[in-house]
Amino acid sequence: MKREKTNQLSAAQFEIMEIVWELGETTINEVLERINAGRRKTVRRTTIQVQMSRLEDKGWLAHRAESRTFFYRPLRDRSKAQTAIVREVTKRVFGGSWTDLVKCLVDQEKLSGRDVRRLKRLLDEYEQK
Amino acid sequence: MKREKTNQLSAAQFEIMEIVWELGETTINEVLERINAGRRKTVRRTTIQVQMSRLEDKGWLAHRAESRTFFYRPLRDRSKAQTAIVREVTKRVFGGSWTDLVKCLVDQEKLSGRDVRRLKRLLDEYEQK
DNA sequence: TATACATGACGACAGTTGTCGTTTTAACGA
DNA sequence: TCGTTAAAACGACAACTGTCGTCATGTATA
Repeated sequence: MKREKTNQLSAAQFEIMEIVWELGETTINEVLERINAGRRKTVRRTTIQVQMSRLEDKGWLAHRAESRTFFYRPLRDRSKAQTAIVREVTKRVFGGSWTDLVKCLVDQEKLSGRDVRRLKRLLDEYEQK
Repeated sequence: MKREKTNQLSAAQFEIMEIVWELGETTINEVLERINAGRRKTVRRTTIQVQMSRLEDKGWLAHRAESRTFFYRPLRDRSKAQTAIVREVTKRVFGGSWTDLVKCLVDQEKLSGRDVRRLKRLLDEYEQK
Protein backbone atom coordinates (compact mmCIF):
# COMPACT_ATOMS: atom_id res chain seq x y z
CA MET A 1 0.00 0.00 0.00
CA LYS A 2 2.68 2.45 0.97
CA ARG A 3 4.96 3.58 -1.78
CA GLU A 4 8.54 4.31 -0.92
CA LYS A 5 9.38 7.99 -1.34
CA THR A 6 12.20 8.80 -3.67
CA ASN A 7 13.07 12.50 -3.58
CA GLN A 8 13.92 11.98 -7.23
CA LEU A 9 13.70 14.93 -9.56
CA SER A 10 10.77 15.09 -11.94
CA ALA A 11 11.26 16.50 -15.44
CA ALA A 12 10.01 19.97 -14.56
CA GLN A 13 12.02 19.96 -11.39
CA PHE A 14 15.21 18.99 -13.16
CA GLU A 15 14.68 21.82 -15.57
CA ILE A 16 14.43 24.28 -12.73
CA MET A 17 17.50 22.79 -11.07
CA GLU A 18 19.47 23.27 -14.28
CA ILE A 19 18.82 26.98 -14.03
CA VAL A 20 19.72 27.14 -10.37
CA TRP A 21 22.92 25.23 -11.04
CA GLU A 22 23.77 27.68 -13.74
CA LEU A 23 23.00 30.81 -11.77
CA GLY A 24 24.33 29.63 -8.45
CA GLU A 25 22.03 31.57 -6.16
CA THR A 26 18.86 32.88 -7.60
CA THR A 27 15.25 33.90 -7.17
CA ILE A 28 11.91 32.67 -8.36
CA ASN A 29 11.67 35.55 -10.78
CA GLU A 30 14.98 34.82 -12.40
CA VAL A 31 14.10 31.19 -12.83
CA LEU A 32 10.71 32.14 -14.19
CA GLU A 33 12.27 34.45 -16.70
CA ARG A 34 14.66 31.77 -17.92
CA ILE A 35 11.95 29.16 -18.09
CA ASN A 36 9.67 31.34 -20.12
CA ALA A 37 12.36 32.72 -22.39
CA GLY A 38 11.69 31.45 -25.88
CA ARG A 39 8.74 29.33 -24.94
CA ARG A 40 5.53 29.15 -26.84
CA LYS A 41 3.55 28.30 -23.76
CA THR A 42 4.68 30.17 -20.70
CA VAL A 43 3.99 29.23 -17.11
CA ARG A 44 2.87 31.34 -14.20
CA ARG A 45 5.01 32.46 -11.36
CA THR A 46 3.19 30.28 -8.84
CA THR A 47 4.07 27.21 -10.86
CA ILE A 48 7.75 27.88 -10.38
CA GLN A 49 7.22 28.86 -6.79
CA VAL A 50 5.47 25.63 -5.93
CA GLN A 51 8.07 23.52 -7.69
CA MET A 52 10.88 25.27 -5.90
CA SER A 53 9.18 24.68 -2.58
CA ARG A 54 8.87 21.03 -3.47
CA LEU A 55 12.54 20.97 -4.42
CA GLU A 56 13.32 22.37 -1.02
CA ASP A 57 11.17 19.69 0.61
CA LYS A 58 13.07 17.07 -1.34
CA GLY A 59 16.39 18.46 -0.23
CA TRP A 60 17.61 19.83 -3.54
CA LEU A 61 17.36 23.52 -2.67
CA ALA A 62 17.72 25.77 0.35
CA HIS A 63 16.86 29.43 0.62
CA ARG A 64 17.63 32.49 2.63
CA ALA A 65 15.33 35.51 2.80
CA GLU A 66 16.62 38.95 1.98
CA SER A 67 13.92 41.45 2.71
CA ARG A 68 10.83 39.98 1.06
CA THR A 69 12.73 37.93 -1.47
CA PHE A 70 13.93 34.35 -1.23
CA PHE A 71 17.32 33.44 -2.63
CA TYR A 72 17.65 29.80 -3.48
CA ARG A 73 20.84 27.80 -3.80
CA PRO A 74 21.38 24.20 -4.87
CA LEU A 75 22.29 21.66 -2.22
CA ARG A 76 23.50 18.96 -4.60
CA ASP A 77 25.70 18.83 -7.65
CA ARG A 78 24.40 18.67 -11.13
CA SER A 79 26.79 15.84 -11.92
CA LYS A 80 25.53 13.92 -8.91
CA ALA A 81 22.00 14.27 -10.17
CA GLN A 82 22.97 13.20 -13.66
CA THR A 83 24.84 10.21 -12.35
CA ALA A 84 21.91 9.15 -10.22
CA ILE A 85 19.58 9.31 -13.19
CA VAL A 86 21.91 7.39 -15.47
CA ARG A 87 22.45 4.78 -12.80
CA GLU A 88 18.72 4.39 -12.32
CA VAL A 89 18.09 4.01 -16.04
CA THR A 90 20.93 1.57 -16.45
CA LYS A 91 19.60 -0.56 -13.68
CA ARG A 92 15.95 -0.41 -14.59
CA VAL A 93 16.14 -0.49 -18.37
CA PHE A 94 19.37 -2.34 -19.10
CA GLY A 95 19.52 -4.73 -16.20
CA GLY A 96 22.50 -2.83 -14.86
CA SER A 97 24.66 -3.25 -17.94
CA TRP A 98 26.47 -0.03 -18.80
CA THR A 99 27.72 -1.46 -22.05
CA ASP A 100 24.22 -2.33 -23.14
CA LEU A 101 23.28 1.26 -22.61
CA VAL A 102 26.11 2.47 -24.80
CA LYS A 103 25.32 -0.18 -27.35
CA CYS A 104 21.81 1.22 -27.47
CA LEU A 105 23.26 4.62 -28.23
CA VAL A 106 25.49 3.27 -30.96
CA ASP A 107 22.67 1.30 -32.49
CA GLN A 108 20.71 4.47 -32.89
CA GLU A 109 23.35 5.52 -35.39
CA LYS A 110 23.08 9.02 -34.15
CA LEU A 111 26.74 9.36 -33.38
CA SER A 112 28.79 11.41 -35.76
CA GLY A 113 32.31 10.46 -36.72
CA ARG A 114 33.53 13.10 -34.36
CA ASP A 115 31.38 11.72 -31.56
CA VAL A 116 32.91 8.31 -32.06
CA ARG A 117 36.43 9.66 -32.03
CA ARG A 118 35.66 11.65 -28.93
CA LEU A 119 34.32 8.61 -27.17
CA LYS A 120 37.30 6.52 -28.12
CA ARG A 121 39.60 9.17 -26.75
CA LEU A 122 37.56 9.19 -23.56
CA LEU A 123 37.94 5.45 -23.26
CA ASP A 124 41.66 5.64 -23.95
CA GLU A 125 42.07 8.15 -21.17
CA TYR A 126 40.03 6.01 -18.89
CA GLU A 127 42.19 3.01 -19.68
CA GLN A 128 45.32 4.92 -18.74
CA LYS A 129 44.24 5.05 -15.13
CA MET B 1 -3.57 23.65 -17.57
CA LYS B 2 -3.73 20.74 -19.94
CA ARG B 3 -0.75 18.43 -19.91
CA GLU B 4 0.30 16.63 -23.02
CA LYS B 5 -0.13 12.88 -22.73
CA THR B 6 2.92 10.77 -23.30
CA ASN B 7 2.10 7.05 -23.34
CA GLN B 8 5.52 6.64 -21.81
CA LEU B 9 6.20 3.60 -19.67
CA SER B 10 6.42 4.06 -15.94
CA ALA B 11 8.89 2.01 -13.92
CA ALA B 12 6.36 -0.61 -12.87
CA GLN B 13 5.00 -0.78 -16.38
CA PHE B 14 8.42 -1.28 -17.91
CA GLU B 15 9.03 -4.12 -15.50
CA ILE B 16 5.87 -5.84 -16.64
CA MET B 17 6.76 -5.26 -20.27
CA GLU B 18 10.12 -6.92 -19.72
CA ILE B 19 8.32 -10.06 -18.72
CA VAL B 20 5.94 -9.92 -21.64
CA TRP B 21 8.85 -9.38 -24.01
CA GLU B 22 10.54 -12.40 -22.56
CA LEU B 23 7.53 -14.68 -22.63
CA GLY B 24 6.10 -13.53 -25.92
CA GLU B 25 2.44 -14.12 -25.23
CA THR B 26 1.36 -14.44 -21.68
CA THR B 27 -1.26 -14.06 -19.02
CA ILE B 28 -1.74 -11.94 -15.96
CA ASN B 29 -1.02 -14.89 -13.74
CA GLU B 30 2.26 -15.69 -15.40
CA VAL B 31 3.38 -12.10 -15.10
CA LEU B 32 2.26 -12.02 -11.51
CA GLU B 33 4.23 -15.12 -10.73
CA ARG B 34 7.38 -13.69 -12.28
CA ILE B 35 6.98 -10.36 -10.56
CA ASN B 36 6.53 -11.93 -7.18
CA ALA B 37 9.27 -14.51 -7.59
CA GLY B 38 12.02 -13.67 -5.18
CA ARG B 39 10.44 -10.54 -3.83
CA ARG B 40 10.19 -9.62 -0.23
CA LYS B 41 7.05 -7.62 -0.75
CA THR B 42 4.66 -9.20 -3.20
CA VAL B 43 1.85 -7.49 -5.07
CA ARG B 44 -1.71 -8.57 -5.65
CA ARG B 45 -3.11 -9.85 -8.88
CA THR B 46 -5.28 -6.80 -9.43
CA THR B 47 -2.22 -4.61 -9.36
CA ILE B 48 -0.82 -6.42 -12.36
CA GLN B 49 -4.19 -6.54 -14.02
CA VAL B 50 -4.68 -2.81 -13.77
CA GLN B 51 -1.20 -2.07 -15.04
CA MET B 52 -1.65 -4.36 -18.00
CA SER B 53 -4.92 -2.66 -18.87
CA ARG B 54 -3.15 0.65 -18.72
CA LEU B 55 -0.41 -0.74 -20.94
CA GLU B 56 -3.07 -1.73 -23.39
CA ASP B 57 -4.58 1.76 -23.24
CA LYS B 58 -1.16 3.19 -23.95
CA GLY B 59 -0.68 0.94 -26.93
CA TRP B 60 2.06 -1.31 -25.57
CA LEU B 61 -0.01 -4.47 -25.28
CA ALA B 62 -2.90 -6.16 -27.02
CA HIS B 63 -4.82 -9.19 -25.88
CA ARG B 64 -7.00 -11.96 -27.17
CA ALA B 65 -9.41 -13.89 -24.99
CA GLU B 66 -9.30 -17.64 -24.85
CA SER B 67 -12.16 -18.85 -22.79
CA ARG B 68 -12.10 -16.65 -19.69
CA THR B 69 -8.42 -15.89 -19.91
CA PHE B 70 -6.68 -12.99 -21.61
CA PHE B 71 -3.48 -13.58 -23.48
CA TYR B 72 -1.39 -10.50 -23.86
CA ARG B 73 1.26 -9.82 -26.44
CA PRO B 74 3.61 -6.87 -26.87
CA LEU B 75 2.95 -4.40 -29.63
CA ARG B 76 6.33 -2.70 -29.56
CA ASP B 77 9.92 -3.83 -29.38
CA ARG B 78 11.94 -3.80 -26.25
CA SER B 79 14.77 -2.09 -28.06
CA LYS B 80 12.42 0.61 -29.27
CA ALA B 81 11.36 1.25 -25.72
CA GLN B 82 14.93 1.35 -24.51
CA THR B 83 15.91 3.71 -27.26
CA ALA B 84 13.05 6.03 -26.46
CA ILE B 85 14.03 6.17 -22.82
CA VAL B 86 17.69 6.77 -23.55
CA ARG B 87 16.79 9.46 -26.03
CA GLU B 88 14.55 11.16 -23.53
CA VAL B 89 17.19 11.11 -20.81
CA THR B 90 19.87 12.32 -23.18
CA LYS B 91 17.72 15.22 -24.22
CA ARG B 92 16.42 16.17 -20.81
CA VAL B 93 19.49 15.54 -18.67
CA PHE B 94 22.41 16.04 -21.02
CA GLY B 95 21.05 18.67 -23.34
CA GLY B 96 20.97 16.14 -26.13
CA SER B 97 24.64 15.27 -26.00
CA TRP B 98 25.19 11.53 -26.32
CA THR B 99 28.84 11.88 -25.57
CA ASP B 100 28.13 13.69 -22.35
CA LEU B 101 26.02 10.76 -21.30
CA VAL B 102 28.82 8.32 -21.98
CA LYS B 103 31.25 10.63 -20.27
CA CYS B 104 29.01 10.49 -17.24
CA LEU B 105 29.23 6.71 -17.32
CA VAL B 106 32.98 6.76 -17.66
CA ASP B 107 33.33 9.27 -14.85
CA GLN B 108 31.54 6.91 -12.56
CA GLU B 109 34.52 4.63 -12.95
CA LYS B 110 32.24 1.70 -12.97
CA LEU B 111 33.48 0.30 -16.23
CA SER B 112 35.76 -2.69 -16.07
CA GLY B 113 38.70 -3.16 -18.39
CA ARG B 114 36.64 -5.63 -20.33
CA ASP B 115 33.77 -3.16 -20.57
CA VAL B 116 36.10 -0.58 -22.03
CA ARG B 117 37.52 -2.98 -24.58
CA ARG B 118 34.03 -4.06 -25.52
CA LEU B 119 32.94 -0.50 -26.04
CA LYS B 120 35.96 0.30 -28.13
CA ARG B 121 35.26 -2.68 -30.31
CA LEU B 122 31.67 -1.51 -30.64
CA LEU B 123 32.87 1.89 -31.74
CA ASP B 124 35.31 0.37 -34.20
CA GLU B 125 32.56 -1.65 -35.78
CA TYR B 126 30.39 1.40 -35.92
CA GLU B 127 33.14 3.34 -37.62
CA GLN B 128 33.43 0.69 -40.33
CA LYS B 129 29.99 1.48 -41.64
C1' DT C 1 0.38 58.51 4.82
C1' DA C 2 -2.35 56.04 1.63
C1' DT C 3 -2.13 52.89 -2.05
C1' DA C 4 -0.49 50.04 -5.64
C1' DC C 5 2.60 46.30 -6.19
C1' DA C 6 5.46 42.40 -5.53
C1' DT C 7 6.06 38.17 -3.19
C1' DG C 8 5.38 34.17 -0.57
C1' DA C 9 1.46 31.23 1.41
C1' DC C 10 -2.39 28.41 0.54
C1' DG C 11 -5.45 25.72 -1.52
C1' DA C 12 -7.14 23.57 -5.60
C1' DC C 13 -7.63 20.43 -9.44
C1' DA C 14 -7.15 17.07 -13.03
C1' DG C 15 -4.06 13.41 -14.62
C1' DT C 16 -0.84 9.54 -13.52
C1' DT C 17 0.92 5.92 -10.63
C1' DG C 18 1.11 2.06 -7.61
C1' DT C 19 -1.85 -0.69 -4.98
C1' DC C 20 -5.94 -2.66 -3.22
C1' DG C 21 -10.64 -4.64 -2.15
C1' DT C 22 -15.12 -6.04 -3.89
C1' DT C 23 -18.36 -7.56 -7.39
C1' DT C 24 -19.87 -10.01 -11.37
C1' DT C 25 -19.79 -13.75 -14.27
C1' DA C 26 -18.33 -17.44 -17.12
C1' DA C 27 -16.49 -22.14 -16.87
C1' DC C 28 -15.56 -26.44 -14.81
C1' DG C 29 -16.15 -30.28 -11.85
C1' DA C 30 -19.23 -33.08 -8.63
C1' DT D 1 -27.79 -29.07 -12.70
C1' DC D 2 -25.60 -26.29 -9.41
C1' DG D 3 -22.19 -24.67 -6.48
C1' DT D 4 -17.25 -23.35 -6.51
C1' DT D 5 -13.93 -20.78 -8.32
C1' DA D 6 -10.95 -18.25 -11.09
C1' DA D 7 -10.80 -14.11 -14.11
C1' DA D 8 -11.91 -9.78 -15.52
C1' DA D 9 -14.44 -5.46 -14.30
C1' DC D 10 -15.03 -1.77 -11.35
C1' DG D 11 -14.06 1.45 -8.26
C1' DA D 12 -11.16 3.42 -4.73
C1' DC D 13 -7.36 5.88 -2.68
C1' DA D 14 -3.15 8.19 -1.36
C1' DA D 15 1.01 10.29 -3.31
C1' DC D 16 3.02 12.97 -6.78
C1' DT D 17 2.92 16.18 -10.78
C1' DG D 18 2.17 20.21 -13.43
C1' DT D 19 -0.45 24.17 -13.25
C1' DC D 20 -3.39 27.66 -11.58
C1' DG D 21 -5.96 31.30 -8.95
C1' DT D 22 -6.49 33.93 -4.81
C1' DC D 23 -5.05 35.85 -0.41
C1' DA D 24 -2.35 38.25 3.01
C1' DT D 25 1.19 41.21 3.82
C1' DG D 26 5.29 43.77 3.73
C1' DT D 27 7.50 47.45 0.67
C1' DA D 28 8.14 51.05 -2.06
C1' DT D 29 6.04 55.06 -4.19
C1' DA D 30 2.99 59.04 -5.19
